[in-house]
Amino acid sequence: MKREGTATILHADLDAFYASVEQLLDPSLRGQPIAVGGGVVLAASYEARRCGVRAGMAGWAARRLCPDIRFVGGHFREYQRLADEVMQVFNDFTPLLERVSIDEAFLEVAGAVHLFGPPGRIAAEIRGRVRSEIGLAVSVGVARTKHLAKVASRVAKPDGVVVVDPSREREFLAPLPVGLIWGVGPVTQARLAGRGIHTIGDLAGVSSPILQQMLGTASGTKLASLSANIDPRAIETTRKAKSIGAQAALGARPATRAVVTETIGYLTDRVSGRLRGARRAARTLTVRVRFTGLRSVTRSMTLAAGVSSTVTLTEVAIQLVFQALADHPGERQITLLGLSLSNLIEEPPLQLELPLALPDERLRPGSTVGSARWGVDRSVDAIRDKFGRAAIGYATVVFSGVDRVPEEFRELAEHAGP
DNA sequence: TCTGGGGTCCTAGGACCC
DNA sequence: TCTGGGGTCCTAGGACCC
Repeated sequence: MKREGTATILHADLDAFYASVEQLLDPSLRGQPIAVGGGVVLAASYEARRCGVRAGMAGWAARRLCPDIRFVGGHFREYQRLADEVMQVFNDFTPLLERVSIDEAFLEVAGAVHLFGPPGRIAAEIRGRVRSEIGLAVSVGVARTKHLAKVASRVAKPDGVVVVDPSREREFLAPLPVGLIWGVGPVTQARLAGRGIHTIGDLAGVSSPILQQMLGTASGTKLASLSANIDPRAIETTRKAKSIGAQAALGARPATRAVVTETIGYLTDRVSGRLRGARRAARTLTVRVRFTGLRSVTRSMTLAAGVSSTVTLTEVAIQLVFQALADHPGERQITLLGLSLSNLIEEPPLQLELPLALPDERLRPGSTVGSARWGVDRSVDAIRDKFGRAAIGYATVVFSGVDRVPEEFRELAEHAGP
């Protein structure tokens, strides 16, 4: 069956990125099973993966599987630098580049074929340049849609290229496990397996209504259209963040006012700086409190106006945490606090010229700059309406010592997303 | 001996409005 | 005098991705 369109979308994905960079920087690590991280495996080399080590695994579990494994401290700034260089190489072939994370991107090369040849040749060219100029392996999938290109690059790993001819999409997909589909994780996979669906070919035999019934409307519809190779997503060269957040794992600490105040102060300080830096304000705050045993709850609140003031955000967040704690009186210890800002709006034009992002604002708790007071006061009113007048106090924005995560990693994670 | 940090998207129930 | 339907927004939780 002939399909419309040609395969001009590339998905390029660096192989075992963090681990490969470590091996690039220190030749004695090459060919060795290594992991980046400590308590948790952030990335594992292919040698370590052969023993079953996977990203996200606890450090002790990785050592049990692979006694020879070496844990290396991450050179996070190097990851960022090298990944940026790789993206520059991509950019030499097309400006239609969508960076999905630190180490992968989609490229639309339809307009590049007259300069560089067919997409398969461009893929080879890109791989060659990244290998010779930067020293890293990148796998590339080439297909008619983003979804297919992404599946193809996974099949191409490690260090390979796979081109999916538009006339042979079905036969390419049919034998592959459903887990290769973007968005199908362990839970969905298990649910499908319960109905005897293991491969994408199996999926193609199931009707959309049945899938919707099994997985919910959105997932069901999506899977049905993907297995029919319909994927309307275009390359998006710019994307605006829909939320901004931060979290801090605490080990296990008592759920006291001091711990909450200190941690939230630290988190808001980070997050609101980024918020103002992006010239945005947030209407919705969500806090996450995790207790021992990985039980976690969230509490959120939507304000009448967007807020970007550190002090206001801190006050609201602290109230929300205490609300969560009050709802769970049995929990004596907290292991993580998180803060996320969403419902992001552009800062009103009126405020753009005001020095909202200056450190001054943070250094003067309770004071606001010019007409920014307008937004802040309204929000404070909303809180007082909800929690009473006494709800609002001052927080100290000092975070003492419990932050075990390197600052560079946080910065990296902040930049890693779309 | 249960493990990091940053995100996106979806679902379900309830409040509220017309 | 207590009954319909539709839409939007908010809240809490969860799956998933890198």
